[in-house]
Amino acid sequence: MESVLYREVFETDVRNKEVAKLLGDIADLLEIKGESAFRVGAYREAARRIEGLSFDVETLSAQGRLQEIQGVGESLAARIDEYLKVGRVQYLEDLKAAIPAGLVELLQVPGLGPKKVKLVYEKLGVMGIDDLEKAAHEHRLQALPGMGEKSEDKLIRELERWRNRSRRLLLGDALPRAEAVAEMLQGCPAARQVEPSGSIRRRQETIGDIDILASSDSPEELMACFNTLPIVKEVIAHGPTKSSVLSVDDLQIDLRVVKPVSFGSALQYFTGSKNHNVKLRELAQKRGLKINEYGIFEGETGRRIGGNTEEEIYNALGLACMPPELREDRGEIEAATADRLPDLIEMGDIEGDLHVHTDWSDGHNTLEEVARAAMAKGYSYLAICDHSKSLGVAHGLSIERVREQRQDIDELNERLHPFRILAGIEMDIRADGTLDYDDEVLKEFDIVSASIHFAMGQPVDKITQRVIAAMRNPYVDVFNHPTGRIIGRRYPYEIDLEAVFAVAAETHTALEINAAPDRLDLNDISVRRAKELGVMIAINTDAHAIPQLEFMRYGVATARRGWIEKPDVLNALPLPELLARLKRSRSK
DNA sequence: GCCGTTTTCGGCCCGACTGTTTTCAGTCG
Repeated sequence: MESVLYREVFETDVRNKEVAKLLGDIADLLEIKGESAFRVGAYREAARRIEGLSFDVETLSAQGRLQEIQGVGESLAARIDEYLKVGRVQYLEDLKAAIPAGLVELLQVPGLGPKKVKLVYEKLGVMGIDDLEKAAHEHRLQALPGMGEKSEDKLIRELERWRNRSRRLLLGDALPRAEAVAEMLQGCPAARQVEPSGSIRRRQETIGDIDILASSDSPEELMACFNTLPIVKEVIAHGPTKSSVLSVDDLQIDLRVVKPVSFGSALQYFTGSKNHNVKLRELAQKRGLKINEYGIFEGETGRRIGGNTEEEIYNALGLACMPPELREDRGEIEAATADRLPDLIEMGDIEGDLHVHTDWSDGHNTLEEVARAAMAKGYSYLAICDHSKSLGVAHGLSIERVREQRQDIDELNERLHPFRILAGIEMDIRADGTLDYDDEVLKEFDIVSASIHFAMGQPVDKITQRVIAAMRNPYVDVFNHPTGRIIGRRYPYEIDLEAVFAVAAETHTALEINAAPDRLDLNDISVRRAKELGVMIAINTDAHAIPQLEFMRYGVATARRGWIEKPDVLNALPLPELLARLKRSRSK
């Protein structure tokens, strides 16, 4: 882990993630050591809280306010302070010295928990994956208490799977697959309601496995139908109400079946998140109620008081039912208690897409094709933002080409009226903070958005100042994909988002949620912070081909996870209001 | 290790499935 001594300023997100990882590492080791599950849980809970924080843990530490974070008490605050000051925590170093590093990895193998890891370590001297595999093949595991031949065989299979495990799926890959499986299930005669649940329903940006909930009057029949779907390669586990299979493309799909009367409570339960549900159950407990996947019950009498729908569960606790995207235990239960849940942006609120490419630069379709596709989606406007000249690899437009494209746009607008194509540009912010065209050219556009595509390795101060300079330009309306991350492939560049948000709010520059499934940039946590600071959001697909206009749903999902409401979104404005909002109009 | 309309100690969500057990522990979500 990189030490604080080497870098002076960090982007909030990265810094918080470091601290979260630190606490998570401690939790793993404590778990193997056999510490109280509650102590372990406390570290995990704090780690999760800090990762979900929308402000900088380092600032809190400096102000001595760490204990204001839920789940952080005296001793955790001390550990965090120590890490931020010294760059390491002695407590963790001691744990590491006592416990082989390979054991932590073992925890990730499905079916292996802390107890078994401890067992194989102490009895067989297993220090890591390789040791364990060897012990299993030599049938040395069978002799251990609580282990047998079947456990050993299962473990061998799991180890093999784990070695070839695929990374987490992007929401954009997982959601369509889940919807396809749900549709197939709906074709089983025994199926009643079918709904993807779990992290997919919450629209998390990446997904581990696909969870589907169904209701049926004869669950076993539906289960049998599921297990024999053509996409099923292997049945991992199955009982009368729950089944896990491996699909032909190596995804784990879990199906849970309940009676129709319990569908609502089961859907609530299997949508999670885990922490949201824990909180909800605690709340129920305090009110003498009990929630499980079959309904909500009076604690004393056991009488069932609801559960046919999700609303019944929440309402029984005096809460309004809340959208799945909010259910992360990031304050939504408190908000519901105070009757202050946000009224989240919806797909139907989107009036247009403000970042789309055509074959004038690196897009695949013509101006007219893209415009007609946007019209078919029910949009009332579309901003064409092809690349500016710096981006040679993407056929960035020279000033002459920009003016030619403008003529085409004007002609097309006459034909497509009242639909409106906005002449825009995706303007590269050059390494020195200057822009590709000067203001005399910029003012010819209807809308200008700015992006960073190179010199991403600059130090945090430089890159932040570069972006701030662009946002201060009187014609730059939007800053695109603000962190530059590509999920699973490229880390965000180091940028001080707090500073960017402040200037964005001050200069009325909107920040993008780039809806491409491998970007989702800004992410949910950052976008929520941006909103808190009064920043306007634009949700754009950055489509380079017509089918990619469909990415809008992932951008809207991310916005919803960030508590964004319709008035926060630039492209939820009708055309006249949108035009009035842009800087060129403001300055008049 | 945290926390408090059950408050400074004694709790901390709940059920399904598996494999080992003959009543349950471990793991998972």
